[in-house]
Amino acid sequence: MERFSNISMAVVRRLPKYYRYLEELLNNDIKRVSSQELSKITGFTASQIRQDLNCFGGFGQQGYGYNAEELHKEIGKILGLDRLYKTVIIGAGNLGHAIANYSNFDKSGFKTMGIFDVNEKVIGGKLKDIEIMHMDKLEDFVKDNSITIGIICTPKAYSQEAADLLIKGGVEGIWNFAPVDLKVPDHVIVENVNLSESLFTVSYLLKEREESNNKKK
Amino acid sequence: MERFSNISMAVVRRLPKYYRYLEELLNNDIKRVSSQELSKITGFTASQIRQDLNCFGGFGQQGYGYNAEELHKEIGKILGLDRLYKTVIIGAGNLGHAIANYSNFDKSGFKTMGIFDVNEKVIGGKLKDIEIMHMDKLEDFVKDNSITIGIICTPKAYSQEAADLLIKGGVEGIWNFAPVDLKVPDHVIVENVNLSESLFTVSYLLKEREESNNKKK
DNA sequence: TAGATTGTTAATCGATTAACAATC
DNA sequence: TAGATTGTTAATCGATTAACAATC
Repeated sequence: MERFSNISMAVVRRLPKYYRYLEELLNNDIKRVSSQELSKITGFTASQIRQDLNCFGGFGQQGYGYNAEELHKEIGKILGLDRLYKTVIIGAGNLGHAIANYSNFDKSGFKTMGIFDVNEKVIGGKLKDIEIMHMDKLEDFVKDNSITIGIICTPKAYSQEAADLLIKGGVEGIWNFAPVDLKVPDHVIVENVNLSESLFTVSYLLKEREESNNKKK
Repeated sequence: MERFSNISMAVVRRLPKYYRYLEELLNNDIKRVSSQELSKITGFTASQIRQDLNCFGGFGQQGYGYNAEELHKEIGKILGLDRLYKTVIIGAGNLGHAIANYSNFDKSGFKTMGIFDVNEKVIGGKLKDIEIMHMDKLEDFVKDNSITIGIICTPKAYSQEAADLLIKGGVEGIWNFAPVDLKVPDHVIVENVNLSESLFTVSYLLKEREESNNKKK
């Protein structure tokens, strides 16, 4: 995946966190926040927070701090959350269901337009008013409905095929839950969520902790 | 979360990837692999791969490379995959179902012993031979069955409560899918999977790409 | 004006890459 | 032995932290 700016991914991955913390502040009717206060909440250093934000512009005011509402809105814009993204889900299993039912994505502008599977038993059914179609129809559906993001929730074996169809249909981004490194052209954005890798980190840390405890004895 | 060794998290998060790539090599009957070949497959530099592996010991042989099977096994041990982990899932919604049904975790030594919810409609039912119980019983169940990992698949609002019960019951690690920073004692390991943060990265990158394209015109 | 806090430059720290001697 | 490739040290690069002048 090619990158198009010199903002580091480390910064990019902190942006959704800032966004979430600011939302929380707004929910608690807090209007104003300094980098120092944000530091306490987020665990990042105040210095880092100011550096991060200044990658995108000077959103604060000396002597005052940041206006929580304004900063929240600005970060939303930076994250591209001021737009609508049409998505399709491939794989109508439990994970596909979970994603389709997660209403927070809708709220943030991600709209599921279709769900695809190869299992004849589920095809023709509906999931939250969204039709489940055969994977044969994926490419045309993506084309006809200007889908921008494909969400791959298939088993490993179908994931590359799904990606190929999505790309032929013209999606710009893929959110991939299959434990596979998809082969995609340079201009297509892929974000992987690899649950095994995440779980294995837990077992690693448990083992590390245990070993360290043993040494102390 | 306290750390117990000086291995950096950057290294730790690459280990599951090495493990997965080696598995693939083994499936293709490849017995031997050099850091250079691994570099081609993984996208990491050969130098980085050798550095990473040497954090844990010298698994290779000069002039030969690494024995794929042995290295796979060793990394498995490092990740703590040579053990059995008893887990519980809290939240029997779609995501809980997806996790419970994901057979790969079983294969890696993670065994779901119980599922918990507050919805009377699902309590008493079974999911893949695993009983769905009321969250009231969570703490005792964790204690009585020596559960080591709790998997939180509840809505945001229940996640801290679930974490508290798990910790009172004595779990050592929490795999958290709720978009919340759980408050836990220092010795408890928490691994967050925040789907919104992941999805927002996609929209960020789409927007970044578009802006860069606009500039070129 | 005085106090507070940003925006930004400089210093530090840590992670990645390069290089090469050791050795199979 | 000659060739290949590791293990490991040194050099580089990038990200984080510290410091402080600018300014509200």
